[in-house]
Order: sequence, then C-alpha cells, then structure tokens
Amino acid sequence: MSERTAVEPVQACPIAPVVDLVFSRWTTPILWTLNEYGRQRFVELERRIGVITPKVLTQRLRQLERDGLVQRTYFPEVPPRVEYEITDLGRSLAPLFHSLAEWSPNLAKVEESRAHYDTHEPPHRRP
Amino acid sequence: MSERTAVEPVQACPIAPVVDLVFSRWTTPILWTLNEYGRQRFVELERRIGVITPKVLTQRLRQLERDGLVQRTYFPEVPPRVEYEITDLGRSLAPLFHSLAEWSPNLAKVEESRAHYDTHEPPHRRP
DNA sequence: CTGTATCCCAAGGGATACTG
DNA sequence: CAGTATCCCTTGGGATACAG
Repeated sequence: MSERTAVEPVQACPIAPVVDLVFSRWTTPILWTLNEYGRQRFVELERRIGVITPKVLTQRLRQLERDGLVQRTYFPEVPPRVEYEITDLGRSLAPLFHSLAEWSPNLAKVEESRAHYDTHEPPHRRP
Repeated sequence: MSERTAVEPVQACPIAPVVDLVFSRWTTPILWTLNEYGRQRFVELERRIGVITPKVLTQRLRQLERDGLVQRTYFPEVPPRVEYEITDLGRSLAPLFHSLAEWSPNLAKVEESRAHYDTHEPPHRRP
C-alpha cells in the first residue's frame, strides 16, 4: 500500500498522566491546603476548602492516600481523631504549584482576550 | 459574641483559576500538540490527538481561542483551510509543562504506593 | 476540509440524612 | 468527630449524521 499517514497519530501528550494525577477535581485545593496549613483534621480541611461535601472529601482523600500524596493517621480516642498530612512525595509537587502561582498574573491577559473576543466580530465562522 | 471560627474558611486555593484554565479536559493535549508540532490544520490536530471527536475539538479550540492561548487563521479557499497556532501567551505555559514533565519520574512512586495500598490491610476504617 | 446539529448516556458531584 | 449511605441530577463527552 501507499504511505497512508503523513501525520502519525499521537496517543496522548507525555504529561497527561501527571495532569490526571494532580489536577483531577478537588485534588489541587486539598493538596494546597495541606501544604499551606500543615497537618490537620478532617473537619479543618472541610472548613478551609469551604464548599466540599464530606462524601467527596473522603473520596478524594482516599485517592490521595492511595497515590501516596497524603498520609492519614488515626487516633483511637473518643471522639475519634484523624489527621491528614501531605507526604514528601506530595511536597515534591510544591515547585509545580509555584510555577502555577507564578503564571497567575497572566490571567489578566486571558481576561482581556475574553473581553475582546466577546465584544468583536468573530473571524470567519459558518452561518 | 465569641470568636467563632479558629479556622477561617478559605474559598479556594490561589492557583485554582490557572488550573481551571490550563488543565480542563483536552486542553493539555491540544496545547502540547500545538506547542510541539507548531501551526497545523484542524484535521492534523484531530489525527495527532487521536481519540477526540470533531465536536469536542471544536469546542475546546474555541475556548482556547477566546482565552487567547490559541490563534485561529481562516483561509478562504476551496476546500477551506484553517490553521491553528499557539500564541505567545500559550507558549508562556511551556515552563509549566516542563515542570510537569520533570515530575513524571515520580509516577513510579505513585504506582508503588498504589500497589502497597491495594495489597495491605488498611489502617482503621469504619466496618 | 472544517466544522454543526442531535441524540444519548454514564459518571461524578451535590444534598441530605444517618451511624460508630 | 469522622465519616457512610442514598438519591438525584446536571454536565460533558461519544456516536452519528450532515452541511458549506
């Protein structure tokens, strides 16, 4: 047969797995809070994040625990106490978060672009 | 009244807006492909990304265009030609992607952690 | 080629209530 | 306090067909 594809399909970009791990829903605020405020209890996390429900917070914490980014410690007291802490592996994401934060000022340009896009005639688009 | 909250609620972590912008579904592979292979046509993007449907690709490209991360250029020919290119603003994300890629080797540790988690008795958990 | 238009569907998240 | 258990419901993505 002839050369079929001048363009070879690329399954996924190489950073996709990391993105899935670190930037799936709720993981960023959780990790950021744990990194910022240190070891804390379930209810503290819940309050700091503000809008998350306990069900979802539990789900995410379990996932992060399984992934080795968060350490869970149980104290058999009454009332029960559980503390969550970011691990060394989790902390190794700090430079990444730092990069994110450093890019933040560019959000202003994004806002500009959106405003321009929304107020001008679009380039050619189908009727 | 008394001091109510020793723990102040935090709406969201400061990097959340950037995360929403850059790491929403499909945006990473699209930006990465544009950054890696340069200016290209719709169908090239479609093939390189591999599994995305035209509907979703269009949606994402429009969003990225509005956000100022991607530039769309229309050529009134027959058949029609449209080329997409990453903008300077989009390219300014490259260091971020680089940080991601640098962290990738740690995925092995994540895998280890998962394997350990799945094969061992969990710490205290409700019956 | 470059998209649009529909229909559909599951998956995940919110709300709420409850337990050890 | 630290979760579980249900129910519900939106949202977004896949499949498909079609148009300029």
